[in-house]
Amino acid sequence: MFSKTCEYAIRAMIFIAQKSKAGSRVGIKEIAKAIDAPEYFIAKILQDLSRKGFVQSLKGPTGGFYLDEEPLQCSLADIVKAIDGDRLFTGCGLGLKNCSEARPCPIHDVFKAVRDDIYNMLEDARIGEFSKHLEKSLTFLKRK
Amino acid sequence: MFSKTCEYAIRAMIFIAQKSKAGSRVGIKEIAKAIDAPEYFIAKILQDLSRKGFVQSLKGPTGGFYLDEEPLQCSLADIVKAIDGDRLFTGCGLGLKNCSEARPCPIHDVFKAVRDDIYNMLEDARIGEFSKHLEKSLTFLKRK
DNA sequence: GTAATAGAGGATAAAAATGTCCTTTATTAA
DNA sequence: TTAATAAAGGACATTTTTATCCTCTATTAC
Repeated sequence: MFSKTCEYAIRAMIFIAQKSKAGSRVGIKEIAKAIDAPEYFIAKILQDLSRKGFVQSLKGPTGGFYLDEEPLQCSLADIVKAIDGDRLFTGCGLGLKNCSEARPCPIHDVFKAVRDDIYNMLEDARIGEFSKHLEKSLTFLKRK
Repeated sequence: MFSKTCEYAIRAMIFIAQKSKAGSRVGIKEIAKAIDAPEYFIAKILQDLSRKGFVQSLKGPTGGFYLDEEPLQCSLADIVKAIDGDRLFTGCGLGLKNCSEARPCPIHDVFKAVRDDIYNMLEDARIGEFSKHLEKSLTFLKRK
């Protein structure tokens, strides 16, 4: 559904959000461990998210990544769009560039319905809202 | 959503289905043109689908690919499973191997709902059912 | 049987995604 | 001001996906 890059991005964002609510910044090593992702790879992804304004960062000792109010309100859909583009939300299920209402592919209508479902679910899910469950260990971010 | 391989596979199957209903076999070149896919690549994919019993083939002059009754009834879900595996239908949205009801990822519940939607839609869509619209040019299989 | 045709299958190539390393720059504590 | 720390960024390596080529085998028409 999502690229691996995007999966890591979402997991990292949720983790950083939790730490940010607790008022602290997190370093890449801690993030990599917490979400069980390759350290250098997650570093690249966060660099990208940082440039795009989804996450804040500070260099040097006591530095690290954090989110302030605005990014906490961003939705999973925003992150997916930033990383994977909007192909998932607007693209044709069969990969046809010219698929449209006027010139639909065979699965166009039925596919559009689930595509919209996916979009709505991801749009409704805000990064900031996952912290409570994580905190109580009702949900998890690790691979294994 | 699907791999490119899988998109080509579905498009090819729908095209072959249409031709089969009309009683004829189709060669790889014709298929490649009709669905605007790389000829040698689609050949590989059909080889695979053929081994797995999703499509029939015959070598030599007047040979080609065709579907008989049973494959015409197969669903898009069957094809997706055969090509991409069932990750899309059963995997975690955040790529976590150990995500489960007992140990859910943050987006587990909401993701499961759309995953099920996708599965139901693909399970309901039978390869044989797309021919009429294709025939009447109400739907299309070409990229451009 | 022979020649032509068309899929099967092995091998290889190119491109994209994923993952790693190393140097530079900004920040902090002492 | 200096040393230590941590992200930024460029370069490179590996793996997976996508795409191509070539030879072999089965089938048909003659």
